[in-house]
Amino acid sequence: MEFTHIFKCLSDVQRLRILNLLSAGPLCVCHIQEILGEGQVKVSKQLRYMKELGVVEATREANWMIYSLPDPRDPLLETNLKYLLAQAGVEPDLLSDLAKRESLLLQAQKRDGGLPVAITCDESCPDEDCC
Amino acid sequence: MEFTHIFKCLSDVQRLRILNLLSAGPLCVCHIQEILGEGQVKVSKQLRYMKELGVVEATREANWMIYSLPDPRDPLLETNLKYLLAQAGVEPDLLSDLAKRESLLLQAQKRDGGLPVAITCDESCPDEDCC
DNA sequence: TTAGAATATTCCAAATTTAGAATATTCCGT
DNA sequence: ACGGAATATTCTAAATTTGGAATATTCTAA
Repeated sequence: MEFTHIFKCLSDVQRLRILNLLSAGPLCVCHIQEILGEGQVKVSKQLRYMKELGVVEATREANWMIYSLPDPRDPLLETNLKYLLAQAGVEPDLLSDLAKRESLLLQAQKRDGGLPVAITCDESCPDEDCC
Repeated sequence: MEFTHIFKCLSDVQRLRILNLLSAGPLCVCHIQEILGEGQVKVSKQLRYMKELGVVEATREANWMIYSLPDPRDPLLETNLKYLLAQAGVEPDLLSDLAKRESLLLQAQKRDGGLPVAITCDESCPDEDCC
């Protein structure tokens, strides 16, 4: 993955927020939409942009497209995401986005366990008791 | 300075090479031109772009425009520049650019001491015996 | 005040990015 | 096969970025 591609993705607040979410674990498009409060096309296109640059990847799970960060994580991307998240106030949405993500996943699992496993918590989730 | 501005500057190899040079000390446009091997307009425009984003600044010194990184350095920018420079092969030009910079400055000072002080070595230069 | 050096700007065209509306695709359940 | 849910794509238009050629500006030295 080209380092310029990583910087291009990070240079837009919407994309940064998406990457911040994905760094906590895979997510489907509709959840990203709901957390960001943006429309379907807009989110889908940002994901496509980042996918073409190789910064995110996607797999299909029934009706859902599950987006995630490639494994292993690129250290350049990971370092920047951690830095920005740690800086309170740099991008205020990053923290609340993660909170919304957890409540969404919890709520989805309580409502019906039938959601694709990939979007529930997995080993990449830093929060042990998230799910 | 917006963090998105920093990422926009870093997302282009030409701009990254310029920032890498400036992180070693201030430089005038003609030296940047010569090191990068690019034309005047192109370099001037990239500098203007970065100046408008607040990532670099400029002062006039006689006929020369001296570009530099604002002091204090933004940690986000500095960290990324150091990381990329340390990764051999990520952007092969970064190291040789710095070498060219030093030989240019040495050569300029030997030829005539009349060059603007700002583009000779100053306290921001990491190399003690550069000038 | 004039010539020349260093740099910036303007004019113009191509390429990229961004986004909404409408439409299409893919997959599931029935 | 059909309808609906989740997502992608196409069409279209605006905004941004990029770069070259020509020109303008700013300063110095004589």
